[in-house]
Amino acid sequence: MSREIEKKWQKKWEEAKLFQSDCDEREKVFLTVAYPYPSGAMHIGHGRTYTVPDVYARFKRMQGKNVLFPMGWHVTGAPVIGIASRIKNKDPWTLELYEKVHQVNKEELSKLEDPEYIVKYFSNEYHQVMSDMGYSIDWRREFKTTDPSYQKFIEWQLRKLKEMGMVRKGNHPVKYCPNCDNPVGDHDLLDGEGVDVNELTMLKFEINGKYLIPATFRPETVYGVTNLWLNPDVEYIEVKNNGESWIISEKSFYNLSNQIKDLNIIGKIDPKEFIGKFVKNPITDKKHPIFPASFVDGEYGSGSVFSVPGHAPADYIALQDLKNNENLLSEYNLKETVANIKILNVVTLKKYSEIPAKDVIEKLGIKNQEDPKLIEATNELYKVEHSKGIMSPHIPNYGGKKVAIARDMIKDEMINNSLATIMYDFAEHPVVCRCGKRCVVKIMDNQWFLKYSDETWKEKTRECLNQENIIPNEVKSNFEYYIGWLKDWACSRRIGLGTRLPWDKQWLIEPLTDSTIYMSYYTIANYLKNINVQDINDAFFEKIFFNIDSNDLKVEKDIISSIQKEFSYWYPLDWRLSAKDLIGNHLSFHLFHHAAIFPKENWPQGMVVFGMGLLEGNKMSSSKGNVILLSDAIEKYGADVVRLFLMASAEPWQDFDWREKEVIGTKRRLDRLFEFVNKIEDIKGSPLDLSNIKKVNLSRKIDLWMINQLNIRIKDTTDALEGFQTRKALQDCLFLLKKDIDHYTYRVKHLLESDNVDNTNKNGEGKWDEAIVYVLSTVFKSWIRILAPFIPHSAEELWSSCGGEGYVVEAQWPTNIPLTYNSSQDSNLEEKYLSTEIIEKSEEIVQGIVHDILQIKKIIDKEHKKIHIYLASGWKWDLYKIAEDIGKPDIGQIMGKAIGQNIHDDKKEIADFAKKISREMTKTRYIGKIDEYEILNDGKDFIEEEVKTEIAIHKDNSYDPEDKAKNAIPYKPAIYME
RNA sequence: GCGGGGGUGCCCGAGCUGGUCAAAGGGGACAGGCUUAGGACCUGUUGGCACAGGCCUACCAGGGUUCGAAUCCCUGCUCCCGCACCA
Repeated sequence: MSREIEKKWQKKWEEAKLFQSDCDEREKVFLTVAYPYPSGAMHIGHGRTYTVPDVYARFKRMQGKNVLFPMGWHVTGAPVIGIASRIKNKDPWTLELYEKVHQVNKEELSKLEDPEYIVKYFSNEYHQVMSDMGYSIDWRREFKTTDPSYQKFIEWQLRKLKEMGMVRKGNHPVKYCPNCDNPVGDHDLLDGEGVDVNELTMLKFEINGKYLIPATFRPETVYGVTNLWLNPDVEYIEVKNNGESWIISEKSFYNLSNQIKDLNIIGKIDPKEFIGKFVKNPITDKKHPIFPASFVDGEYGSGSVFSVPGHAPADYIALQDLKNNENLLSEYNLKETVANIKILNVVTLKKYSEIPAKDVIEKLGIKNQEDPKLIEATNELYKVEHSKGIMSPHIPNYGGKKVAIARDMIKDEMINNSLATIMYDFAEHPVVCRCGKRCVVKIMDNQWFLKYSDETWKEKTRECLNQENIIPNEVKSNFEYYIGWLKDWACSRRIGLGTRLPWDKQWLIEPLTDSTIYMSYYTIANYLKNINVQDINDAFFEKIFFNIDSNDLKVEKDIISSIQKEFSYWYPLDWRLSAKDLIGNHLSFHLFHHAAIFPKENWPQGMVVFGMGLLEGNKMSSSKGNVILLSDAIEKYGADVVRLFLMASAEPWQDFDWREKEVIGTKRRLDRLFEFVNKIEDIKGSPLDLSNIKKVNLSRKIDLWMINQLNIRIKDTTDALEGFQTRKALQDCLFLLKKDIDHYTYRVKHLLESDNVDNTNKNGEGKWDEAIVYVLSTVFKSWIRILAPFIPHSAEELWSSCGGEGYVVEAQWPTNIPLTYNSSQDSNLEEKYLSTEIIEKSEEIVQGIVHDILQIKKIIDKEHKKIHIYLASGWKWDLYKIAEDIGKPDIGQIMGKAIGQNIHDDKKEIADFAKKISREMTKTRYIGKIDEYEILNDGKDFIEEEVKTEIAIHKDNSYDPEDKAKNAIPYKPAIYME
């Protein structure tokens, strides 16, 4: 298969407009995949994502369905803004990424300084590669999310949600770079990728009308404070907030000033002057001394720490250090104060003492506050106290409550009484922006939120989920979890490409929010291209989607009605395909918004979730350069090989692994398909003509077997594809069917080779056995169609070269081929031989006999002049039936019944055989009595050929010199080798 | 931490509504065939022991249910993934 041939068919399909779908009388199938965000070149991971729906679309078309498979470009969002500016700034890492990995040539590279150009460039690239892959997309409906009419659609949607009360205003903390003056995502970071933002409570400890405001994860430990820590080597400042004076570290101001408005620096503070003084506990009013500590990080929180030595290992060990540090004690004159410190208990914990911090310190053998194991100790105690701790009984109001509950109650109480405030900080430092400056946590105010926390909305969304097919079913519980967990979603952004919030133009609509119900947009996108944007208004969408009339409608009536018709034909969406990692956001949002906006009858019907891609066992990643571009793969192997590999190596929801070696193997397998045609033509002695296969009545069991296998494979493949199991489908229709064909040709080889076959039939046409030609041609005709969704170009080429009618793309999906049996003896017997079970069992018996004989031959190394085969006598069948009815290998019960029914005279023989059958029955499937004599006679030529010895099949034991006949079991005749 | 999903033969990976499972398919390895001995292709072998079509040991570990478990239940160990303002 050359690329030229693939291109030839792509051109023909396009010219014939095969994939342009409009509403008609047929049943429809509408499926969409998440549209790509084109900020880089398409790699093989994307290839899998988009090939799955294409295969399914092609499969459904062949089943006679009207299939809509559209594509668009999600160009809204912030990443390209950063990329563009990095290219403009000649950032070497970015330049290399785009030049080497995304293979943008030098000339184009400089143009990528413009974010709009980036998405334009790569959406063109995507379009081209998708065409090269042969995707059956209706390109008339292609759009970008920045198209004016799409923006109208988004504005309408947001206004509608706002009217429904699903939008609110609020504040939100984000990772932020003060230098770039922008929020930053993980991909914008030089350092600190994946670092969490934590919420801390800052407690106000009063001292001389000013406040030290140590921040903590554990506000409930305020009851166990013994002292405060300041680091004498850190620089502190005084700041004013709402008339209050706070003392914080200079470094923490950088972060805090982004969270708390009107934070003004008053001046520097010398921490040494505070050491030894006393502060007032905001909740207990106790006085606590301030001590020096080196472990206090000026960059974290507000640069001071309150000490709870009973429950914080760091505090405990710092206190010990201080006690032993004569220099410090005398420098600040603290000896007496320190000696008077009494460690307090706050939380009761089973298996721990009154002072859990001490237990942990001793367990881990921590020596001083510089010990790196201190972090481990802190984490361990933090976890245990949070999950298992109970507030000790002496704590007022909260004693006996679980720590996890009391913590929030205490925090809220203090905040409500202005004794504390919330701040955010990174879990780890530093977090560095790509520009080189440190990031902070900034509180974005006047943000807009979608109220996913709304219980009524959640409930409706669950209802929407429950009426859907989810593939694979296991991820359904994931959806349930996420729907429950989702909080309000900040849906507005400062930067990026996108649509502005219609009622607050300073904000852009966030890209996950503008892609929730766009599937509906596809159904009408082709019409909107011919409508004046000014005429597209809310009234228009309300009319199209809900048939609500309005005076504001500006579009002509008949145009409206044809658009309406198109929408109501295609909607609801039958399948939504997307990646696994989007379950928690995009796919859930998709459910939320459909549930809110559309009536039940237009709720989506199904979702398929994709796994990830690996490259030779490693995670694929463009930014790390570990990818193969799809265009390169097509160039090297051809689109069909790439498609076939991607579909065969894993089910869509599993991770697939692109292994060069196996890709090459796939290519070879495809080549063999072409060779198969030559083989048939060779046997036939003339070119294959699929439109004109000569029907032949079959009389050999093996011919029936082959057709029967074909039917099984067709059914299994069809069932697998209905459930998007592309891998299983290919196992059945490519690998296993190939094996069947190999088996068949092997099985009939004596009919093709031997001289006693008449090379010409009575009409003088055809070279060999007509039945074989019929069987192989029939198999091939189905085979090529069933493979067409996977390897459309090759299938088309073979189809046309073998006389197939029209395009194979449009051919009918193969279905069951009825079996007819041409029995020479008795036409009434027909039915008896045509069940799948009997056909399969017949072949099993023949193969079993050959196998057993060969095995025996191997064991006893001597010449045989004849092999005798004895069949199980009637009473054995009766006994087998009895055993089967009983259903388990209960020898006593089997014998009892057998003797009761008097099936055989010799009771000892019954006993022996009952033992045998009870073992055998667990290994063999019972399908009723069959005519073994006929079956073996039919396969006699083959058996003799295989074992290279004459055989005799006996109906009775009149000739049985070594008394072997008694070994015969139903489905397993006895063998005597003479 | 919360939530989800796994652990199968040299490797990947099916099976997992209990018996037809020494376990599909692919890759690798080994042997043989073919051969312009280079690739490709074809056949066979790839847990152990037997040597009249058989037996034993096996599907993370341990326990249980059952006539019977890779498959069902419990316990332990262990691995992977998602946890947001980002597509």
